[in-house]
Amino acid sequence: MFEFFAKYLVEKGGLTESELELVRQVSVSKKVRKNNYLLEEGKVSNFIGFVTKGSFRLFRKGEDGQEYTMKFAIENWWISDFTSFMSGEPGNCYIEALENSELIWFSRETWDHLIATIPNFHRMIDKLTAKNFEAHQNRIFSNISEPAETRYDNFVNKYPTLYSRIPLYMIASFLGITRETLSRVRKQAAQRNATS
Amino acid sequence: MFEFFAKYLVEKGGLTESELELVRQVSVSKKVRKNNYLLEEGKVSNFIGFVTKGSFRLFRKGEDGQEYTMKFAIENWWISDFTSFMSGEPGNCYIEALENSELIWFSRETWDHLIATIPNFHRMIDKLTAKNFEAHQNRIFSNISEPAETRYDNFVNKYPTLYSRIPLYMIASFLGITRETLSRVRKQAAQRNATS
DNA sequence: CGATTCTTTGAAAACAGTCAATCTGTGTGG
DNA sequence: CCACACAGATTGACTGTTTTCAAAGAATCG
Repeated sequence: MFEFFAKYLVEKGGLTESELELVRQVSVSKKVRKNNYLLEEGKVSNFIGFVTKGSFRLFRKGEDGQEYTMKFAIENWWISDFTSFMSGEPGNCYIEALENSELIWFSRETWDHLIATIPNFHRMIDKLTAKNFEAHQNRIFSNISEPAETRYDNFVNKYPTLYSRIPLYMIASFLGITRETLSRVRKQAAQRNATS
Repeated sequence: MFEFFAKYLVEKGGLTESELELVRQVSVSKKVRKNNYLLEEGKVSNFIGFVTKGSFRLFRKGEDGQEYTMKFAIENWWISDFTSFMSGEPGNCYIEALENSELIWFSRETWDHLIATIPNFHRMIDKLTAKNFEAHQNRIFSNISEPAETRYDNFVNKYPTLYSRIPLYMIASFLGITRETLSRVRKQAAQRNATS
């Protein structure tokens, strides 16, 4: 499992062998079975995870009691309630395993230590943070400027792997529409593709 | 103008007198007249500004040619196309002064220098970044989980000062609805308040 | 196979968007 | 100081989209 992560660290962060060794020493492997929770509402997110197998979703419950998916994570993605992680305060997010999954788990202390001692790691995370910021901006822009159908098309194009592994109703809530609407949007899109 | 900013730096960042002096030395005051642009699409956002007077909006143009407000900024707020600032790539945002405004202007080089040399400044920005992340999450959640009316109510409650200084049609695009819909939503809200 | 979960469909109601017209307030020039 | 122009806000009628609720079909898992 660590080798998978090591490859990522070399490619994305340019970590050296000795730096990898430092990371390895503090890496903790963790398995989470399908439908189990890595985090629940009201708890402090005291960790950051790197997904090596399977998939997760991060969601919040709305006023209406519905679950609204904020984020998905599959292999090579990081997962945490970053808001709670950064503030140290209890969060309002759930993190649920959508498949039998595995991740590499870092406690807050370990994480801070890695950031502080491995400049390449620090740089890599800063780059990811910037990408993340950009993704948030784009998602907000998408939400306020694009109709449901366009949002769906973009989602499929952007995350083709995700799309085939995740229940549609979760994608619907991610996009801000109901499962029924997504179903109809998909039907229309299929018809358009068939006739063109 | 700088004194206004200095107060902020002391309150939010706990900067010392000597640290303030370092900031003062590299601070550049800038005036922007109403309806003028601080940044336009396709340009690199090579600065970060701290608003000391007036107001700005950051917006993008949609596929449909409409302007979609991503963010507002008034006194004590930071303004920049952070995505472009962090990547150094040309961005797709406009920053427009909504009133005759003034800001303290930092070039990328100056900014990096401040971050590198003033730990209190660095910490303050890290805290702001975390707050910002949280705000993004909340806005996304709001967009996908709340009806237009609730989004409007929350906006008014959250930014009472903003609300009274900014044209409604910009608030509408910020919320992801048309100006007409916002007008009707407001009418309904007013009627509810009148009868209760 | 049966049970559960997920997806689709239909019909009605609620909601939001478009277009065009009107209203309101503000500021400018005569 | 008035009249006018202009930007912003509202309204009405209409259209289109999305939600809701209920039911029926797939698909999946034990």
